[in-house]
Amino acid sequence: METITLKKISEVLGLSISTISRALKNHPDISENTKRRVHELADALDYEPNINAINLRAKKNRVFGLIVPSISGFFYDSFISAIEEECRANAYSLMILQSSNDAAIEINSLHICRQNRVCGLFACLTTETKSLVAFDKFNEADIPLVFFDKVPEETKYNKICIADEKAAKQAAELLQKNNKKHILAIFGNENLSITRTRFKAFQKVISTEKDVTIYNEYCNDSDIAKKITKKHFAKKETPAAIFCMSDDILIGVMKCLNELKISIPSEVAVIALSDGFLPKIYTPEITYIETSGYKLGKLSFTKMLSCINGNTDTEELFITTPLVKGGSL
Amino acid sequence: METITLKKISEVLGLSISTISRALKNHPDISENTKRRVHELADALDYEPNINAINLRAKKNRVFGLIVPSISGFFYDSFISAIEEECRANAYSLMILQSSNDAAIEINSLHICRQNRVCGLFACLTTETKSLVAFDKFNEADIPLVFFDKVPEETKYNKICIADEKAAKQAAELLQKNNKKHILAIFGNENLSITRTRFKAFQKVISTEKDVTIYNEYCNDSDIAKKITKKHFAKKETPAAIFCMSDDILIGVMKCLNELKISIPSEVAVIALSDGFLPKIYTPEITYIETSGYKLGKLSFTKMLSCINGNTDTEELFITTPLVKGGSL
DNA sequence: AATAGCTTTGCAAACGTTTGCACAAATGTT
DNA sequence: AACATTTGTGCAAACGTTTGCAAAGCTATT
Repeated sequence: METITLKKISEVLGLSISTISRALKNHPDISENTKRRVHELADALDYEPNINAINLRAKKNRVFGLIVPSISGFFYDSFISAIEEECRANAYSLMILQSSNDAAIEINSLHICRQNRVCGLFACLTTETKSLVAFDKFNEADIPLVFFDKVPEETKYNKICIADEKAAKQAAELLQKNNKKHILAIFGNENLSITRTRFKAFQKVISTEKDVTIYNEYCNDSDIAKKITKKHFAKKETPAAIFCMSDDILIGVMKCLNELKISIPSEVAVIALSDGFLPKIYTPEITYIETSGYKLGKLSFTKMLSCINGNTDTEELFITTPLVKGGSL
Repeated sequence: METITLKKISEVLGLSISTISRALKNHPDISENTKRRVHELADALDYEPNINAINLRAKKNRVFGLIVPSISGFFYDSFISAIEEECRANAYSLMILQSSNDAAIEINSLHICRQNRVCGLFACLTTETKSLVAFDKFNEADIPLVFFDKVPEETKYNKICIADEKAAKQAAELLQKNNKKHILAIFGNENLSITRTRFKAFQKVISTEKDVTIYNEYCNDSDIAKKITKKHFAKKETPAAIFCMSDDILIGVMKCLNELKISIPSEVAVIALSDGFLPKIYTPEITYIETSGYKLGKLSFTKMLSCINGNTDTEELFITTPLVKGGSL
């Protein structure tokens, strides 16, 4: 079936294209009678305006780009979900690109975004990203750029983050308050700034007490977290509490504890930083500091809108990280 | 910074727009010298072609629409991930819309897709979808339409599905083989064809045996699944095996079993249909029939490409559903 | 020296909108 | 009856590309 355009409608009705255009937008210049006829025909023919033409003419798009290391997972999918909700509510569209943690793909994604003339870009850096020049082009072109989660260190960018420092501190203080003296703390990839921040904040609190034994470990996935946990429970003196920096780590730790039939919280306490989904499926539910991808998405979008509306000062914003009590501590 | 167009480049070089256009595409008509100059300047100025203009001129887009009930979850996020990978590999873009299981939002999403002149649509129906007329418009406009997961019953559509019948049958047979006589089978939303198919296939196998007691239940979320399980374990005679039609249901069931400290598989066996992530985090790992969102995405994309390439016959395709043995049966 | 055939470039139309401006017809004012 | 105003509509340009066709400047052939 041929596509319906303003021209088609104008030919059928014997009116000019401009009259059709105005009638469809209920322009006051057009008579009620004409408006009615135009609307009726447009409905009957299922007219849908061609966004490409509109964008070209207007020199602006209502599409956001979103670059994320991976769509699946507990965190980014919630983030994307939040962004999509807001896009819909504000009549924007969303173009999603996965970087797969590969700097070359990231560059490619940036090109795609620029060719599509996105009106704004949400980006989460890969662990490999060395140079930000491709991102700087967005600033030069006055396209709002909002980094989230994995963000650059420079202050000249908008950054929406988990309050990593505060979150790690909260967890540490909770362990302190519960008088846990022998602690196994498992962190993620050592190269990530997010890991370093969480690590430092955690240590800072813990180190204030003299009689605490702390074992710090790093790992990249669940399996390694599991092995690390196993190793520590093979020792004579076993941990009284385990701190998990992420969901991935929590999975490995729980797998080990369940296999060894170590009961929580009587034999060992567990606390995690988490999006919130996983802690709730365990029994007892795991106590965690919430690092919500959904909230991060909402905040990122708010910042984006303020950029679109002309707010030019860059800022770093944090989402709150409430403590959610389970039965694991 | 002003945007760079072919016109800008042509003015700087004192050539016509058409020459620039051809030079950038390495058209044989253009001299090597001119090509070199044009490419150099375009690179220096960071020229990015305007996709809107290209699409308008060409009357075609390279964007797919993807309508999904929800982005987050175990299943759809993997599906989306697979589609995005293929889009990138084939130089398409992807526009994602969440229907939130709301028929009105679904209709809205369809409009957005048509306005954006998507070159193809992947769609998963909401549980509320009554009418398919809005979808039919894609067929009328010769826009390839590929339904996945939750699909309509009519044969006139392309449908990419889990082999629901086979998967449910496999699970049932496995229970049979293991001599489970008292079975609790929990299914999802009763309105969905996917539920009905799984239900029927499951019953068909189970009903071949005379001495089997089966309790069929339906539910919409984890919490209800949990309550249902609890109810059945309050009875005098408790189930010997539980069949979970989906991950959501598995979560509720496991929560209940763990709270009641019912041990698996000695007191009760568990088998699920699942994407595969969840079953692996439990101890023992849950035996499941794999229903992979990722695989579904890959197959859906393949079908879409064949549609784009002119294949007009509609078909229903299935992904394989291997059995993955855990320790729960 | 005239013609034919390349090589290289430019012109102009088209894709589907929106919008400033002009204009015609109808109405109102003296 | 002449003029001013209002009301409704159309013309044409512009957004940034692509592409069929024409044409200008060559070289080669006769």
